[in-house]
Amino acid sequence: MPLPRSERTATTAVPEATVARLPVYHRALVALAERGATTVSSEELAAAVGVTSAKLRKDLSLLGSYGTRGVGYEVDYLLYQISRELGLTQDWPLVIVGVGNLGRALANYGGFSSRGFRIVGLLDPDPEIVGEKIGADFLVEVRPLDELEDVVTEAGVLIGVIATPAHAAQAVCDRLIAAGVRSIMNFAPLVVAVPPGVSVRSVDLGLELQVLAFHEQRKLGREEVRS
Amino acid sequence: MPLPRSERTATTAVPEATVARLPVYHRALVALAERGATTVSSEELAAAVGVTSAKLRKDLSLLGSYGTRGVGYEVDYLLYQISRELGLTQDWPLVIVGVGNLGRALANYGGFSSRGFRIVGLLDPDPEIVGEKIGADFLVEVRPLDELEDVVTEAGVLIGVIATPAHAAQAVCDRLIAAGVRSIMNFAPLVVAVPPGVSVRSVDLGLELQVLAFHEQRKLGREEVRS
DNA sequence: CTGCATTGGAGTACACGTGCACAAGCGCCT
DNA sequence: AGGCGCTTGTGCACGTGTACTCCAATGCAG
Ligand SMILES: NC(=O)c1ccc[n+]([C@@H]2O[C@H](COP(=O)([O-])OP(=O)(O)OC[C@H]3O[C@@H](n4cnc5c(N)ncnc54)[C@H](O)[C@@H]3O)[C@@H](O)[C@H]2O)c1
Ligand SMILES: NC(=O)c1ccc[n+]([C@@H]2O[C@H](COP(=O)([O-])OP(=O)(O)OC[C@H]3O[C@@H](n4cnc5c(N)ncnc54)[C@H](O)[C@@H]3O)[C@@H](O)[C@H]2O)c1
Repeated sequence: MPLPRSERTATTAVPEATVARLPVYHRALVALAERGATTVSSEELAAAVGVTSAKLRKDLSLLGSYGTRGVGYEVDYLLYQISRELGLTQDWPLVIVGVGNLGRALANYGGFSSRGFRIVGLLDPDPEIVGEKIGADFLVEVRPLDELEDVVTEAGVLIGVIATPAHAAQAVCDRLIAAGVRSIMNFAPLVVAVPPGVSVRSVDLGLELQVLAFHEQRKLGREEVRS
Repeated sequence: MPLPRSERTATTAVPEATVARLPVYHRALVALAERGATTVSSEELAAAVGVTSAKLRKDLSLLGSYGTRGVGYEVDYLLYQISRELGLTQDWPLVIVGVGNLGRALANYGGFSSRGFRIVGLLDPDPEIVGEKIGADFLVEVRPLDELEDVVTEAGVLIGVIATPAHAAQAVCDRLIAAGVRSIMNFAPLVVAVPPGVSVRSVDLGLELQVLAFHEQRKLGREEVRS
């Protein structure tokens, strides 16, 4: 006899596209809850996040049947289920390697702790920076790069953030993984190679701008033709 | 008689998925050029960026026939063609609204100018910040938020970056568009609504972490089952 | 100049993700 | 108690994007 769906995390594979949208639903639901809403229809929620209601319902149905036909979804309950599915009900310790412009901005950002992420380590090789205390909720001291392995092992860190210059990124990545990290968030503008089983998400702000520039150029081209 | 393909930007629609990969190819080619390579085969380049060679070739063939059979692609030439397609051969002025942790990091980042992006405006309502001079290549003075429309119009800005708190993002977005901006890069954790014809790319760092946490939780779940 | 090995480009089959439309189910009102 | 309207959940068809296969074009060696 299978467990009721509400009592387990979905074992069926959730499409990557859906996974990417779940945090967006989460955000919108938090906003709704703060506004005091108790229930929400798929139509409303879909409009808030900019997707079609059919897609939203299909996404949610992959996690389980958490809605009530004729009524909609109970905000608190759905919020909890998505949080659980995303692993937001537990605490994720993370380290940031490279405390320059970007690493500093991340460390100062207060929005991570509310979603269950806790910065337990800041690493940088620059002696000028080491020893500095940075943080939004609570201060974390910047430690020398040599202590990377210690920090990761001690706190059981599974998620690492790379905010170093590009030339150092692969080496840092290798060390993180060797120390036990299994998910990498990479800001350096290059493709880091990782062994199977390790997840990587690269965020390249320059790349995003280039995509925008491409579309902008297309718009300009179209206008030229039309005139 | 149609123009030879090499003399025009591709008029056939380029798939969004391909557009997203072009900057990655661009990056890899720059690295290859710096290393002194003159030609590169589809196999090599594909390995460098982590895609299959077939996909790479199909992507490139959408832009034109820039390769030589039996040899590969000439690095400089291909680089130029991709740059042209992406609109990197021209200069894109951009404004950043909100000079906090993140806006400051972006303004201090030197990697944009080399790809044709030039920061011409930094806007912030905080009088403490206004007047400050920030920049990597050349300094830009932070101006009061009221002058947003002036800056955009004067410099003919088409791309705007939103790095304000979430509650201010939509208002800022509306003002940018009203002033003439047609592409938005948004860092605030919400979905901004824009009229048709305006492109938006949202980068939510918290969202990326949540996706990683999801996969991490999945891995943990699998291990539990196995033990 | 010829033959051969190499490599891009086009064509084809497949998988994934999306949108549509409808049946199933719940609550409310009579 | 029963029917009615509302919203969910889902099967199905479509389109887009991806992986694979084949072939001809091309450079190079002899
Ligand atoms: N700042 C931005 O807005 C921005 C935008 C796009 C991409 N990036 C990328 O993010 C990364 C960081 O950018 P940044 O502006 O913070 O750079 P930064 O130069 O300000 O900071 C880099 C930090 O890494 C440290 N570092 C140097 N060598 C290291 C090594 N071998 N191991 C570990 N740490 C080392 C430095 O001491 C420094 O503190 C870069 O790869 C950059 O390309 C940044
Ligand atoms: N810093 C990060 O690492 C990080 C990570 C993820 C998301 N974000 C998001 O990026 C945005 C900026 O983050 P931050 O850390 O730089 O915040 P911040 O508070 O440091 O900076 C925000 C800046 O916006 C300015 N501002 C306030 N109200 C404004 C208004 N009405 N119009 C224009 N400007 C206004 C403030 O004066 C301040 O300088 C936020 O939405 C945040 O959620 C930041």
